[in-house]
Amino acid sequence: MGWREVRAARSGILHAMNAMESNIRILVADDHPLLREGLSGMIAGQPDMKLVAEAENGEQALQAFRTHQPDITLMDVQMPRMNGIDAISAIRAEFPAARIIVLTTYKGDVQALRAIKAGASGYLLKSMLRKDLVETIRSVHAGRRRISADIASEMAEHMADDELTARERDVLSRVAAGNANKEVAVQMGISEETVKTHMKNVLTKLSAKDRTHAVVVAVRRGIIDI
Amino acid sequence: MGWREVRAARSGILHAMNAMESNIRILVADDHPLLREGLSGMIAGQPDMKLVAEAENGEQALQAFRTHQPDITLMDVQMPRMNGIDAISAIRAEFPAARIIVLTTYKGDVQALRAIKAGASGYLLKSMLRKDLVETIRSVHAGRRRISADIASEMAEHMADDELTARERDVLSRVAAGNANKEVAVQMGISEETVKTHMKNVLTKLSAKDRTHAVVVAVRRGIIDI
DNA sequence: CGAAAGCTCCCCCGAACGAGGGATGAACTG
DNA sequence: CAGTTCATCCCTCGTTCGGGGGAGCTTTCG
Repeated sequence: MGWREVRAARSGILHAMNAMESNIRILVADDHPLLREGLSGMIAGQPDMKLVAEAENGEQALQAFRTHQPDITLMDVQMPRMNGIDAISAIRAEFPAARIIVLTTYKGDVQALRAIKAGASGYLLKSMLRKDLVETIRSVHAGRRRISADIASEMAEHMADDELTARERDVLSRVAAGNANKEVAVQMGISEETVKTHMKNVLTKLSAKDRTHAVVVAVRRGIIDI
Repeated sequence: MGWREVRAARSGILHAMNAMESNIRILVADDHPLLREGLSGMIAGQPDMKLVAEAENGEQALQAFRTHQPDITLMDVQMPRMNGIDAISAIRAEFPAARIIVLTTYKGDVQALRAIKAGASGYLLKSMLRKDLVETIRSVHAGRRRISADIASEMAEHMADDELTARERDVLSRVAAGNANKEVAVQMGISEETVKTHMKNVLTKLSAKDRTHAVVVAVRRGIIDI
């Protein structure tokens, strides 16, 4: 079914720790079972942390948050049925105090910016070591924000850049699908001239040499999916 | 599957295994510590399997294979310092009987084909469930080949398609980087006409509508990296 | 209110692209 | 040996891109 109660029972240590008052209650939302397993194992190894629920998409994450109201939520950005960013926004809308750490494979800076804007308190790469992870969880739980160093520098690099507008992203996505400007125009019900204007803005904003390059840059930065 | 069932199955197999003493010795090669953690936990939960070594890149995987000669190797395709495909080739060159299962995030069919050609016995998506994974490990250990269903259908879809030649991939990569035909020509020391010929072939082979689309299709299929 | 940002549309024009053709030599393969 | 694939180069020609302008309109926000 949806999110499932975690088999915390397998760890004897956890039972002992249940008596302790300061458990960090954690929700993990990721569509990869293996990665959830890894996080689960990592959390099980920390006596002050407890995994209270898992979710495999954004909707489940929201539901699970309502049910369990965890102290910390580890959230993947790329998930089916409501992505991580939207899930963060939805959760923060209902629970403004929610502390959410974004977990991702790529260091697409736009994703990072969006996640932070949506209210994430931390942004980590999946390639991080266990030590960094538990440190970040404790840090965020203590009320601090934690952004990993390479993410921060990536973000700084593009801070000044304009983000693409919704319309520009729409155009670029259709271009990525192999549509000519004229075809995009018909699909969107606007004139070809307008499409060209949008593409001109996209090329400028992304510092791309041509439309192909623009698509590549946008995909790298997590602006569009292909 | 509920935890209680796992528990029951575990003790049952455990007894049997104690008598037979035939552990499946496993090597895990993946650059993500968290994923290794997940796999490690999964393997630890199977009484007939034992993790004998871990590697975080292709070179380490080869070294570890030489040292431990595992029954099964779980190998990620995308790793720094020698990728999974090359590692498979290298290992199979020394140990033709090696049974290797490829583990990947994407279902780029070309990656799958290359992995199979390099000598992999299985090709799995990281998004698979634990059950499928252990089943596949046992299956491959028993000498069968296992390719997950959606991978197989993806492969079948493009079986008839021509693969791109090395030259065509080179051209396409440079085009993806935002180079015009003329620039690619200079970089490769050939004429622009030749570049256009290569691109024409690429567009035909990938059934792409234009160069931008070709790059997107090639990335999706794992033909080029961006 | 007035400024700013976003979406829309229009012009010109040179460069780049892509669909047609065709051709040659090298290298591998049955 | 003939056949095939690959890489290279050449031609034409219509279409598409993309850079350079300008401009009207609505919405948002201080």
